[in-house]
Amino acid sequence: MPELPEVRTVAVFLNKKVANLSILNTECFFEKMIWRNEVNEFKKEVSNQKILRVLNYGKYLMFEFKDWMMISHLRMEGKWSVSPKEIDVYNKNHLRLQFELSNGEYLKYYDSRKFGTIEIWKKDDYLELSGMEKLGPEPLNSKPSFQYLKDKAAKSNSLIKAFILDQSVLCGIGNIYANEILFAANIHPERITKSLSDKEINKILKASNQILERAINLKGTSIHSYKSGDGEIGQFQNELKVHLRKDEECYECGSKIVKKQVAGRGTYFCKICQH
DNA sequence: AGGTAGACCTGGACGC
DNA sequence: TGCGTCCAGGTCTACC
Repeated sequence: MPELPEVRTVAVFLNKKVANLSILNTECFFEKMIWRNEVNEFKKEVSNQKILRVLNYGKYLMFEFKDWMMISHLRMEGKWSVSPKEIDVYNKNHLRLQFELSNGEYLKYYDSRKFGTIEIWKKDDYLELSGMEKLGPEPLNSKPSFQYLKDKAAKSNSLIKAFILDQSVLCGIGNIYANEILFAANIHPERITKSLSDKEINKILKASNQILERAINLKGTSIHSYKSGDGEIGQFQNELKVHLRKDEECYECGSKIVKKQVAGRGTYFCKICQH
């Protein structure tokens, strides 16, 4: 499902619900999702651990314990909720993992497609072992500098669509926001990255920042199945300018929005406004 | 180095 | 209603 704004929304929600609660018991109904860990070992490691806080970096959701970091990646369809044992916010058939908490409630993970993963590492070396140390900066609060992005772009022969989806360049941007950012920056998704001017790099940086901030404020984009932790739906889908708008009129110039596979992903853009 | 296709999975939408 | 096909907010690996 989710990109940075959706994962952030879930992290904020979960932090409110489960920070300072302990995990009493763990049940796993789909063992393959425990990535690079043996299930019993995983259960042992989280057992009786207190969740200090829940946060996110890019699309990674992190549960912080005293000595351990538990990292959940939702991929396409993963969802977390907190509810009494007998109540399911999502389809019960898709329940893959649940933790009994010290307040009697249950922290539950659902995933219809079984793509999502969860792993746990010692805090000392979780960045390295989880692969998170390869992630680029989050494009929020202007964190990545113009010079940083310009230097990366100058070396890249890939298509700009692939470049901004590359989590080692900027982290947290997925397909929806990549489409929206390129439209906002008036850049054709098939441009070769190193051909971009300084002005265009700057527009991408600004658009990334603005669009992600706005989407976070609206609690993400709800299309297909995404809902935040309490089943609430986000509102950014009402502000999409190109994504899912094939053959509809461009809000800027009135020509038809085009859909095409670029970098292996469904890519929506305006041939007139983006060049 | 970059591109693409296929793998991982299931379910919803759509056409016949 | 039912079956087939295509598509999906992601990432990884294998191969040109």
